[in-house]
Amino acid sequence: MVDLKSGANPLFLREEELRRGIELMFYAYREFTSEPDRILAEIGFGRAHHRAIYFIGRYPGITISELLVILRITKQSLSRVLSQLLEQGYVAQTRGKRDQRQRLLTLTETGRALEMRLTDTQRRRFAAAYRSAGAEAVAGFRAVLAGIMDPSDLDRIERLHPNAAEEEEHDRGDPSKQADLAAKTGR
Amino acid sequence: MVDLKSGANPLFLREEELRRGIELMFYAYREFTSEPDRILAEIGFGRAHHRAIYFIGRYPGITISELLVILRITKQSLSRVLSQLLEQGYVAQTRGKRDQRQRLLTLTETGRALEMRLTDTQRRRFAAAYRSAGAEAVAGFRAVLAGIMDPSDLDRIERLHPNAAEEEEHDRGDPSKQADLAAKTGR
DNA sequence: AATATTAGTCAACATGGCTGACGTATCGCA
DNA sequence: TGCGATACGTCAGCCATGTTGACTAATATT
Repeated sequence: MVDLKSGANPLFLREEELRRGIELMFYAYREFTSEPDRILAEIGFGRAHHRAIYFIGRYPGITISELLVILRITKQSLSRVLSQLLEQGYVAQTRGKRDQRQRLLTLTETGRALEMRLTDTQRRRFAAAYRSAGAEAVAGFRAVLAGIMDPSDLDRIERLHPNAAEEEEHDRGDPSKQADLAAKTGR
Repeated sequence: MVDLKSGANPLFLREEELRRGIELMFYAYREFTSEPDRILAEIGFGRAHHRAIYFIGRYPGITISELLVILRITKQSLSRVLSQLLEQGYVAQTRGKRDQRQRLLTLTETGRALEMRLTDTQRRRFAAAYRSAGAEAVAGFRAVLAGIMDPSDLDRIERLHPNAAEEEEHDRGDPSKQADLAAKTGR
């Protein structure tokens, strides 16, 4: 019953530590989505719209099928939100040059503005958390989450954003992103 | 255009870094819930059932209103899943001694077994991620997520599990948890 | 005795997942 | 050249889980 700092009942500690991690994920994720959700609700959109806008903004010229791989939802589910985003002028479609069956998606100016407004709240939240936790903590945060993710997702985003942490080319205006995506996904 | 390791276009780096964080949350959270979701689907339950079971298991003797504060859903939503869990024998209810209006919730043996089965998949995932990332990374992970959470949630879980990382009393069989919760929440 | 708190219930609605089925244009290859 | 595979669209319906609003009942508190 007497216990010491080091290793007293490691199983209990371990259990408690793991449950803490699980709960942190739950609480943090909810908070992470709360502000965008509020903004989206104002304009009659939902979280699904944010996801689509986010990744189209991230990968301009992305195709429908690439977006489906990222989101892991059915094309019917995606179609529902995407057609609203198209109708209401947040997203534009052009046919693929190389492959005319493809629909290349990009944000319009309006879409980009909304994306900024939504993602800004999340960026701010992360920036504050990073600032108060410190650079080393950020590395740890990334390492743990990377360990939790699906390896195939991790693979993909690393192909798409190679060594972003030590990126060599900056301030390019990015007309190249579209070609990049096609090349890097190899499809 | 020439660039250096240190501080070349810090705004670009910062933007990229923050977006990486956002994406990690998205991908990791999805993976984190995927295995429990699969198990739940087998028995006709959903993620909402897992949440209820999880927190009832975590805080045996919790009341409905305390659970509502944790989950932040309406009582109607909770009632739907809770009544299924009661009917199917995963959760038991007893009236509060001090306040007869309260319903104190606990897991039955069946409920505890399901909770274990579900949470085990998440524990395993975290354990693997922790192991490969290292102890320091875990501290960083926690610091960042704590910075993202709602401060009031953070407050509450710290009142409920004071200094769990350096817990002094171990291996108590926990008949005391119920009283603890009531006392610590002060309600 | 009046008021506040805790919980339960009924009804209706929205979002965003899902399956299944079917249609069309285009590409690539045998 | 023509045919199968691929990329995308669409219609219809189901389910889980969130929401609001209205109302009841039991119990506690002041």
